[in-house]
Amino acid sequence: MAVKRTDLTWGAPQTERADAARNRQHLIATAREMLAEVGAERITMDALAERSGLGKGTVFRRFGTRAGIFAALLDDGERAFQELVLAGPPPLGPGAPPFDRLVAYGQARIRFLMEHQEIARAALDGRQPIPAGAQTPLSQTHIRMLLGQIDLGPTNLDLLAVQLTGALDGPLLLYMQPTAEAPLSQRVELLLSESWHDLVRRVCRP
Amino acid sequence: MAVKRTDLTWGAPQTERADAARNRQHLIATAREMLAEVGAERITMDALAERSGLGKGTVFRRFGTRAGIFAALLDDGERAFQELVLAGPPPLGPGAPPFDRLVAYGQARIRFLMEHQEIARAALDGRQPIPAGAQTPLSQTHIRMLLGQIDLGPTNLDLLAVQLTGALDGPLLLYMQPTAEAPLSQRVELLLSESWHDLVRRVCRP
DNA sequence: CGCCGAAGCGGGGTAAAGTCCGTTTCCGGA
DNA sequence: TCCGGAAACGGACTTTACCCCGCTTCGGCG
Repeated sequence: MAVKRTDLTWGAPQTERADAARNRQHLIATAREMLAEVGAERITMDALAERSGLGKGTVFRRFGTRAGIFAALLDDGERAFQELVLAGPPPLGPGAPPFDRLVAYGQARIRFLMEHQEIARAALDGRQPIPAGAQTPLSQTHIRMLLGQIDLGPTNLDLLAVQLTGALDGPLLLYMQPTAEAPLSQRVELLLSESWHDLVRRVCRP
Repeated sequence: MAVKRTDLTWGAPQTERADAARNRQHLIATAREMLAEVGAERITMDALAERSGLGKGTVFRRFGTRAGIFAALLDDGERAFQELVLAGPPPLGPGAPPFDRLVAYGQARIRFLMEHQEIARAALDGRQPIPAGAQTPLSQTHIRMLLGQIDLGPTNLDLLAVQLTGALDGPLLLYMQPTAEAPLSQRVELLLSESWHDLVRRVCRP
């Protein structure tokens, strides 16, 4: 009904008309500006449309929903991250033992989520159709792949990967949100990273 | 700004005027009816107010936000669950070894989340102020407590509890949502339960 | 180069969330 | 029992996400 595109991620599809692509870029850029100026909370679709000199309809066509904008923003920022994971230097990139890569991946993802927490949370959409950002596929499949390279005995690796992804995302997406009193310090990042290391060590030891 | 009450959970506060309490009950009951009839997706605040014969202002004062209603519904349903956990028969309730209780708790929570997934997801609110349901405190503190009774060596048990909670909630709240094609079968529950067992075994073994 | 169908655009329209404030109800104390 | 102020109520009002559909623009093709 509401969804016309079958495109899984509301990111850029295969072929997009030149004007459409231009507008998408422009909208993302404008959204970034507004994000810096007033915060995710106060970005309205009308304001975004007006500020970028486009029609409201255009905004919705490009991103489908308010959360979609933030998903796009996240996706955009994630491209660099993904690059590092797939082709960067070890231990995050290929070349290191899978266990070390797993630890490094989690720590990198925690950092990424902390840096983009505002966007990531805004990309969350309790309503039905769209998963919590284009992010998850990467996390899950990557973790899944690394698990496959570690000898874990008989285990459902797919589900283990999902659970570990939850252990990574849950804290920052669901449970810990910054408030005026407790603004999610760097210390939290450090603690979460250590804890992830510990968790993975426990899960993977023979 | 928007929040006047400092009350952590948007559930019933310590002392509530008789009419207020009555209305809360009535609203929750009405919400349950509508839930059964049209599904969470289609419950609107206006309709809820009208159907229960109350003003819209009342609905918002009681629950703060649309998501708040579902949080209240969840909270309500969780009371029985909590009872089982705190005082029911082992291994879920007290009396069994902590490891077994941990396994049982996770499996019970998975079942609970599957049964209430629609509500739980609707209680999710990407916007700032309120955490993802009054649920989490229970999970986290309970898991935390059980971990404390297991000898795990030097570890940050608080964070481990948060991560395990994420491993429990993440799959059902963030990643797996029922669609028309794949309606989240009982099989999923079974697999998740097994996987949880496996995860906990890995985490807790010496 | 000009045609034409598809894709994209714009902005007014709708419905639902959330706010405000004057009025009403509760209830502890005198 | 009656009073006063705090709490709760209601519903009109405002804001915002999201839809619709006539019009414009793009870009492949003859």
